[in-house]
Amino acid sequence: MHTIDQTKPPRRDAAENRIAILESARLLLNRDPEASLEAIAAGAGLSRRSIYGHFATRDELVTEIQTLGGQRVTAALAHVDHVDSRVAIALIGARLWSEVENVRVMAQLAVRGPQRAAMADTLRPVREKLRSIVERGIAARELRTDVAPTTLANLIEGAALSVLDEAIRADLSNEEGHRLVMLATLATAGLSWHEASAVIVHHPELQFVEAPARGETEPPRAPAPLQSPDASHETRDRTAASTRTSGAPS
Amino acid sequence: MHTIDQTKPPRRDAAENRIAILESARLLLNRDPEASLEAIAAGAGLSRRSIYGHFATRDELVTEIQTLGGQRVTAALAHVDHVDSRVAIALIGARLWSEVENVRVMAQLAVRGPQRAAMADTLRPVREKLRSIVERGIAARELRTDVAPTTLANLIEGAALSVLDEAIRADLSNEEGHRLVMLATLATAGLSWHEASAVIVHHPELQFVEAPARGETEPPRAPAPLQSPDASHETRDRTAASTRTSGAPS
DNA sequence: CATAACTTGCACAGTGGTGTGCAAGTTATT
DNA sequence: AATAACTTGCACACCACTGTGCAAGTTATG
Repeated sequence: MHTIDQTKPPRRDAAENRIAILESARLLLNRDPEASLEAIAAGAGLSRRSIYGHFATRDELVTEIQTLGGQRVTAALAHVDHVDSRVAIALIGARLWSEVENVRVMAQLAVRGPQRAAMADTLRPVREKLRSIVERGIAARELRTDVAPTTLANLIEGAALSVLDEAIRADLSNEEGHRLVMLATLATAGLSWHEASAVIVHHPELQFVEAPARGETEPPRAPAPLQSPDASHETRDRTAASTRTSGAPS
Repeated sequence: MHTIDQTKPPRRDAAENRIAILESARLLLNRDPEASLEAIAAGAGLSRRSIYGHFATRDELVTEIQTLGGQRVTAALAHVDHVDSRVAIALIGARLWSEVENVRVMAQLAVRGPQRAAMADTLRPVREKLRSIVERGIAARELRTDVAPTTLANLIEGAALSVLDEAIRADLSNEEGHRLVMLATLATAGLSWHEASAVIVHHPELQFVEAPARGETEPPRAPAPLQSPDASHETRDRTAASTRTSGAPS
């Protein structure tokens, strides 16, 4: 078997195939966290056999998806904060929406599969962040005080995931998803829908910006960065020029 | 094989074992909707082989759980309504809580497994009811008007299921679960936490009543319009190896 | 172009699950 | 006590999936 040698740079097509596998896996595992390698391979346009050229075992593949997804989600939430806990929460919702696919697959793996332990591990920092914001918000009387902080944080997380699911099921527009996630998290946090609306309207950073081209059918290869952990050299540069206008995810 | 004859009344122990299988299955399928028959049988204190004495196939067993659970949930929600849609929604939440185990297993099966179609079917009446209440509430300006009725109904359902999950995870008390489900559904429906609290406080039918040992045996004093396949009525003691027929498995 | 890198198909071993037949046991019921 | 009802263990066929070895192909790349 040729589990690709990491000391030498891999062949270009091989690198692409590896990414295709990861994308296919992410897609399929979203629907069924126990999708077969056969299916994943087919989705990537490869044979099952060649998956073993990139990943020694199914577990290794899933773990890779997990860490990659974790990185993206963590990155998306990295600089999220605000003096007003309500804005911070809405912002978290919005950022989660910008990473729906990754967030959902993480959620799937967090429940089932042999990696739910590792997954909880990956998600801990994010959850910690939310919890601390919630605590702060409760202390500041910005959020409801009738639910224990930890519980409330969990409920907010659950609300966000619910919306993500619903958004996929009903195939909502990008903008509608953005709006709904914020509304649902704020609602769970204790705000009336009028209050939630006011919070959103008055804060520019919560506004929807049409950056990504999501929503339609997927292009054969997403322009999306699935960054491999080794950044030894930049063999590919086509994503170099980026419009980094504020919080717009690419 | 002896798929028990339905024309003749089955032997008492057989009837009990059948129920034990269903209970074990409901329990295990809650954690893992693809739990093996081996595991289910063990949970019921039987051998895998004897399950086939009661159910011709795994599918048949799952279907049975589905219909039984559907009946209970439907029954629990049968007479739920109120002029005030907010009260109605809280009431639905409360009733769902009173059937957590059943509701959750239904939710599990609704997502995965070959019966998700049939499951959607089973759940339709309940969902219909919720949707019509939501529509009414929006029209009456009792609920938020910034989310389409169908979407809102789905989100409320999702919020309720989230709380149910969280309640199980965190092992909340019966009373706390009751309270949280109502709060979460009302929050999603657009109410602030103060408003939600007010609604709950002012309506006696939303108050928590210490239910008779939820979960295992049938509610002794409920009118129970739900027909168990056998209508025998003695409280069966739950401790595992009580009703076993032959020698204990190693 | 030559070659190493990569993919593929096939065969095979192993695992864990379902569903069945059957003979031998155990137990409720009459 | 006799009998029918039920459970069990075992053996078996069957399926879907993972993981591996290998020989033969294809393709990127220097």
